[in-house]
Amino acid sequence: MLRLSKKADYALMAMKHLAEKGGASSTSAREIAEQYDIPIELMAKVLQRLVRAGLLVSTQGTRGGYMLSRASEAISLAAVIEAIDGPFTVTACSTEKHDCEQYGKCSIRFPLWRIRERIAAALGTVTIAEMAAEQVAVAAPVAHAAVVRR
Amino acid sequence: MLRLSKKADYALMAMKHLAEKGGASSTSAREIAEQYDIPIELMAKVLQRLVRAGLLVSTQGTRGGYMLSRASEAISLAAVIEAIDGPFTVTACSTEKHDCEQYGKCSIRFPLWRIRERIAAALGTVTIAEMAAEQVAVAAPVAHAAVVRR
DNA sequence: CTATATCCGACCGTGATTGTCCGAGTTTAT
DNA sequence: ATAAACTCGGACAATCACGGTCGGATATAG
Repeated sequence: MLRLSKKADYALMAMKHLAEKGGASSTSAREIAEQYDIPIELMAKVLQRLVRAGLLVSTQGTRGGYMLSRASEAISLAAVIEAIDGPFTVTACSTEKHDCEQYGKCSIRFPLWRIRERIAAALGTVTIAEMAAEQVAVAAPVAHAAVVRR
Repeated sequence: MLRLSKKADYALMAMKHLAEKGGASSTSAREIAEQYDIPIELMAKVLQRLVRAGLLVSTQGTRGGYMLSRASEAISLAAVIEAIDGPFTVTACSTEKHDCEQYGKCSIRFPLWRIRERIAAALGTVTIAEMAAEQVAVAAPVAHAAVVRR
């Protein structure tokens, strides 16, 4: 539960890949797909959505491909995930849309909206650039906490 | 995306309800179900899982029902959600299980595990008691942030 | 002009999620 | 003792989102 979709995974991998290459050279969908064993056609679909969301720019034709539209420091994980899966809502009823059977009776909206904000903040602060840099910091002391349990 | 299941919603509603009643009186599944327009049988099933997870205790027979097993201050949202949906993993590959096709090639594990910890922390700190108390604090200044967009 | 690339929409199979049904065991009240 | 009200547990059907596939249109390089 609370797992993000595979498309979102693929999107993050692609973004990180493009961030590492950087520069002005565009990368084809095939190249990325092959590198991570992702179905080409699906990878393309994901990339297209990222273009539509304004996170990537694409050039058509031979030697075409995809490039980051802006610096990787200016792209948050939240932006990528929302581009693929749509705005993430913890509850069926969001702040604006309340298409839920028991909206009237429901008593847990407000507490849940609060924790939604916290999750949004967690995803909104981390950038693609940080994610790309992390590779080196694999052995970083993360303090696994005791939250895991089971 | 990242939405929690309806069963988890129902579980939280029930827990909050029981927390508000408090005391030593047990409440039947029917009573809770009717109050929030939840299918009785489904509500019962959810409550059973909460019993098995040790969050509730049940008494059988006429006048039977469910009660919190411990103080509502000692029950986190994370405990309830995990009891219903199982341990939440943001990625397909968790710390222990890595049953993912592209585990070797994957480059985004560690960054995502980090944010998983943050989400776990957010859910682990909030208790049922706080959620029940929140009702009063509806108009609290939550600072909606600009994360919503779209 | 031809080959190669992105682009875009439509389509389908599968698995998880939701919800329903039924039977069995238990306790209380009449 | 009998009936009623409740918990327990599994099995089952319907729905739906998700992952993945296919075909065609379009644009670019050589």
